[in-house]
Amino acid sequence: MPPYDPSAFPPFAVTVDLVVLTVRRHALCTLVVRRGEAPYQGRWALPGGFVRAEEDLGAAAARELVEETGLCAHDPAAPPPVPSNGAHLEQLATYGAPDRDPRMRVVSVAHLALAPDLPAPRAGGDANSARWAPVEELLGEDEAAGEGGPGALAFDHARILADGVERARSKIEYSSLATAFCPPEFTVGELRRVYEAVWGVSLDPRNFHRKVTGTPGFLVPAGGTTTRQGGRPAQLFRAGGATLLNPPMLRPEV
Amino acid sequence: MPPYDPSAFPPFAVTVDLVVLTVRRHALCTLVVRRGEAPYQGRWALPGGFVRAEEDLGAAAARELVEETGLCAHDPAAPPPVPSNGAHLEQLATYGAPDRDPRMRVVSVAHLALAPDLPAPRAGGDANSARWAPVEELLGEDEAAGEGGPGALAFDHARILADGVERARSKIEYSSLATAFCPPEFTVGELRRVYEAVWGVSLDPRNFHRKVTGTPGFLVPAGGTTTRQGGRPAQLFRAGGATLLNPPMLRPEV
DNA sequence: CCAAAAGTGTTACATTTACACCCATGA
DNA sequence: TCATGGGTGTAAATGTAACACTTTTGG
Repeated sequence: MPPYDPSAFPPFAVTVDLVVLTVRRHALCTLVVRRGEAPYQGRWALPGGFVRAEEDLGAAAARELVEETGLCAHDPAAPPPVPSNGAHLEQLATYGAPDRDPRMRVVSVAHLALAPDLPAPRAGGDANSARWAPVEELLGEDEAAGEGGPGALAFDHARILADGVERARSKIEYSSLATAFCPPEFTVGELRRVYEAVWGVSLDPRNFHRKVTGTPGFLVPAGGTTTRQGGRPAQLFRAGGATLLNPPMLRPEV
Repeated sequence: MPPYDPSAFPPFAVTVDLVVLTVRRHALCTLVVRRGEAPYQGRWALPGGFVRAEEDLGAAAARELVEETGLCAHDPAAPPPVPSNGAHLEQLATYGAPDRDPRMRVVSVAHLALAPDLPAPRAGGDANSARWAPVEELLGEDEAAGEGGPGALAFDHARILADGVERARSKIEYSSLATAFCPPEFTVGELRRVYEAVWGVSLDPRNFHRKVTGTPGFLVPAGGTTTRQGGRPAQLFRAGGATLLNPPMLRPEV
């Protein structure tokens, strides 16, 4: 171990980048902003920014989230029965390859946010500089999304996004996080459509209903019903206190 | 988003800290080193050090692992059928509270390493400055292990260790990572004792045997047998190519 | 022979899956 | 009335938990 000499450490810049996921029109989407300057000028990138000198990492991520979306971060350590009008926010991973930013050595602590479907994004009031993009469009194996294609994300953001999507896909299996994609009150069918969009599969509505209503603490009845999806009125639920699902939801085989 | 001005970013030091776990004498243990200087002089801490100016985060963690234990890191992206005479190494999480180091702003990218039982640790040749400590002793709810007790770890390392242990406990459920705690060839009973030590439970040897040998790709027969655990000779196995277990191993209820 | 650990068989029980069927609304 | 989504019942297949029982070594 090298001697711990505070005056001789290599200097780094530390940023937070955000993978903000939501479900829009049956598709998993993420928030991207257009870069106004070099490098990667004009390309789409994940929102993010510098961590301030006296700011905690999670606080920096929450601040960026408010600035980009107006969403309040919902502290995972907060009392469970909060109706959560904010988003779920958690640390994802840290990316620090020496050449990931050509200007200087930048270490980015990526965070993952899960939010219900929102009104149009507002990036400092500029409508054309931020959008919800389907992740399939950004990560698909096709033409523009690949490493250097014109539709590709800036920096190593495609990798960060892929890691965030994979994290969301696996966490909704064994936790109640899928409710973070829903409004405060939602139906079983709406929750099922979240699973279907995030996993890219279709699930049997009957078995899904039995499973989620039978898992203790997952859902609590909100009292009313709605017909906003058409058909027979559906009961409204809120997220219950449980965070870990046992048994887990099972993602269908390949 | 603040303007991206490379000349005006707050300066950070970036370090890597290691949670190195192994199973020794039926107990989950972690490598700790004694601090020679202030702050926390004389206290035990997780091994770690600065990331160098042109070094990737994973490379820094692998370098520290070699320096502290002599273990080679086994790249998770390497070809699967490698007999793995090294350790498993993965990024754990990043810790950057503004006051976590009183001397300056330090962001630490913690990594988790899983290793088979090793000979005695060698910290730069000094025998008294590094040891394998049972995690229960470092994290137990009892006297010395608490926040400021004399046996407590330096900095926020107790939290980092707790996060690493929790990660290991959950990952062996649905992945074949438990084999990273075993030597290249091992018996089903030895693997079971790994699960028992990491989870702190006891498992039915008969059902465990059926389960692991029946999960495709988890174990492949190595050809020989051994009686090193006493009793009837047991078949030797190597880790198979599978990394995700389906169905997962089930951790017994509370 | 005995203790210890490895391994197989069997049964009761729980969970998952697939699908038949009925319910309550809006158009 | 019909289409649409919501919700319940049921039986086959699959997986788990508990434990009786046999095998093969060392002492």
